[in-house]
Amino acid sequence: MSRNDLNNHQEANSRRMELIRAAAKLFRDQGYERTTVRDLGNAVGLQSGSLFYHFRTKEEILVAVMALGITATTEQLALTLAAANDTRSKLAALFHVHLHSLLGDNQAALEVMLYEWRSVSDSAKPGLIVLRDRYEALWQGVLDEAAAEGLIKQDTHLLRRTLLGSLHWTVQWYRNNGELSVAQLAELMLALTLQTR
Amino acid sequence: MSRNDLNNHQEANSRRMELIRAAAKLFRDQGYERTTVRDLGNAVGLQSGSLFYHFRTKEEILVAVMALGITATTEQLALTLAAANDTRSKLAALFHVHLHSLLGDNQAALEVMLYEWRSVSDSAKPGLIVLRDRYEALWQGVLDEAAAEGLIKQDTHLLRRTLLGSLHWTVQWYRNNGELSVAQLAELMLALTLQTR
DNA sequence: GTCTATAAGAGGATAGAC
DNA sequence: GTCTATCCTCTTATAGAC
Repeated sequence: MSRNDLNNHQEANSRRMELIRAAAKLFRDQGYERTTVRDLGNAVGLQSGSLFYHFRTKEEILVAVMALGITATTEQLALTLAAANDTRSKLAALFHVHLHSLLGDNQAALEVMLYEWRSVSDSAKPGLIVLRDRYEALWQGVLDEAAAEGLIKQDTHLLRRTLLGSLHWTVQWYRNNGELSVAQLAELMLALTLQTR
Repeated sequence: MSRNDLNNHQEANSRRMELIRAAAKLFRDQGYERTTVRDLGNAVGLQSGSLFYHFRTKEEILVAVMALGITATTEQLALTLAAANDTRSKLAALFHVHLHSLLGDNQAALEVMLYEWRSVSDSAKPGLIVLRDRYEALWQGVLDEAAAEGLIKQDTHLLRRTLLGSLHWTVQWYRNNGELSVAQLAELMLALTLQTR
């Protein structure tokens, strides 16, 4: 039986997951359109035709990469928030989890979600939007809580959008060369937000 | 003679410029890789082969679009800054010019510069980076001036990057549907930055 | 300057053997 | 599950006529 069906459980299904992870890196580095199914096959030691046993189309791989990127980040954020004792810690969690997911050495998938959106077919968008909204709802909840406590004083909707924009953009300039760790960057960006609010 | 040479003057060279503007819209809407030379020809009423009288390669069109996007914005910012009387006005100019260029109905080119970077060949990157640095230097100058006057209190380098990230990201969510004008958005985002700094 | 025609290749995807 | 072989389409770019 083909493994093309949606699978919501942890799919450690090694072959399929291995492919998704390899695709995430290739899509991030070269872009989705410039990555061929032959590239994808090479990356996991398969002939290009064999990919289509695991995925019906190339686009299905893209969608799987994006879904992994956003759900893994959401799960990590939910866990970290659950462990936070106060609102200040929750705010910090927003920055730390997002930047670690985006800039950490094991992801790439979230970056694909951010920068390859145009290559997603209209039929696949709704499912991904649900996942994205779930993530942003976690953000919104913490920001609203912080506003209620007076930690921040702005329109939390606009603030959420500007903050996420700032964080997303880090992939364009941040280089992990030892000068500034991801954790340090998260603290700096948090301070920029909290300062005086 | 072919018009393939670099041209730094105002090139109202109608045909070539018409093509660049049409390409900007197509690249923004569909992405560079998904836009074919036939699409480009259609958009200006030419057969695909005829494009190659004006540009040597498809990529040359992409580079021209990007160069237009960043230089037009830089020129506009320089003009607006020159007309500003105080630092507060210059800060406002940063936000207004950037958002009008990015979200205004006549550009698209700047957005291509931000989101199609991966499709630029290594040989074409340096020239574009020079243009981008020129733009960011204008930003840096104003932010440093504002810091010197105490209007802002943060590390201006990090601030520049977070602000530009926030502004770039607006293309992902802003819709000009009458609720919020571009000018109003610029003021809101400026207020978010100045608040208490 | 633009057209028609086409070269030359790369792309995603399928079929059937193993 | 993966391979080999291949189909068929679409792509950028060129050549030469007008």
